[in-house]
Amino acid sequence: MSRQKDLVLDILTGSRGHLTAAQVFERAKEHIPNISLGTVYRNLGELHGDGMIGRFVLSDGSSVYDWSPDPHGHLICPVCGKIEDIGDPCLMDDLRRIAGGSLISAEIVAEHVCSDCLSEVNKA
Amino acid sequence: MSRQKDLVLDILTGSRGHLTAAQVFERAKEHIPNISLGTVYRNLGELHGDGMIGRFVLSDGSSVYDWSPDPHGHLICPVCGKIEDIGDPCLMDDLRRIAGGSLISAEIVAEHVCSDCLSEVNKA
DNA sequence: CCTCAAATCAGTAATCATTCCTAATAACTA
DNA sequence: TAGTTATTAGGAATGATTACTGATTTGAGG
Repeated sequence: MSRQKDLVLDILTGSRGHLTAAQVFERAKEHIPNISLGTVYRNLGELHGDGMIGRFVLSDGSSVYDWSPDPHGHLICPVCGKIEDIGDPCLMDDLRRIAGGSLISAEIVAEHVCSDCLSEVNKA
Repeated sequence: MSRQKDLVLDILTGSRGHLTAAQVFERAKEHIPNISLGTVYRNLGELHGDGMIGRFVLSDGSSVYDWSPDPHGHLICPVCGKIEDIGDPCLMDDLRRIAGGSLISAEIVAEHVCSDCLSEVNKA
């Protein structure tokens, strides 16, 4: 595990975050100023391939890397962009049942206005 | 509704298919040889915005357009590429319940080896 | 400590899906 | 029919991601 790969992993797991490659790149530059975006992509891809981090795709086609490799759904607020995990396991359980038990990957991504943004609207 | 937009819609609904923009473009050229890819994209986007067709994103980031606008999950076979609809409504019902009833969009995409490809493997 | 081979890197060029732009065409309205 | 508006074809631009290349780092064996 190189210094760069270790840093990329730390940025994700240390923040328990959901970050795009560009966001990981920005934070990584604070520690290794001349790290390259290609290195961030390669290491994120390897970490995901090794099952150490999660990954899902937004409706605009860009990827988000997830500190947790355990499959779970995500709720995204289109107003503020916040990403919340879906802790309830019933979705993944049902998906496994429907697929016949042999899931290779599973992505559940839903948009809904989060409670914070909803109360902002109701104030007005 | 222009001739081009009507054709794009017919290609999707007539085949009850799950097609990428490039696949729609290929089929569209059989009827309007000089139709442009940009036109296909624009009309697919408008049809989706108007709620006439569905749309979801593959793990490689490319979009698939769905003849059915009703939200439902999809199972994709990584061997043959076949895309199957998930008819069981419990996934979407649970998702709505978890999100608090106000879903703006929902994508459920899972990979699993389909029964056809599985029996191919078992033969060998 | 030194050497060499393998892994990894930084930087950049290339790719690919998608969007944007513009001048031309088609469709509608009065 | 004339004028106005919507839509098109074609190509250029964009943005995320991947591929390539020569340089740098690393780590095992001597």
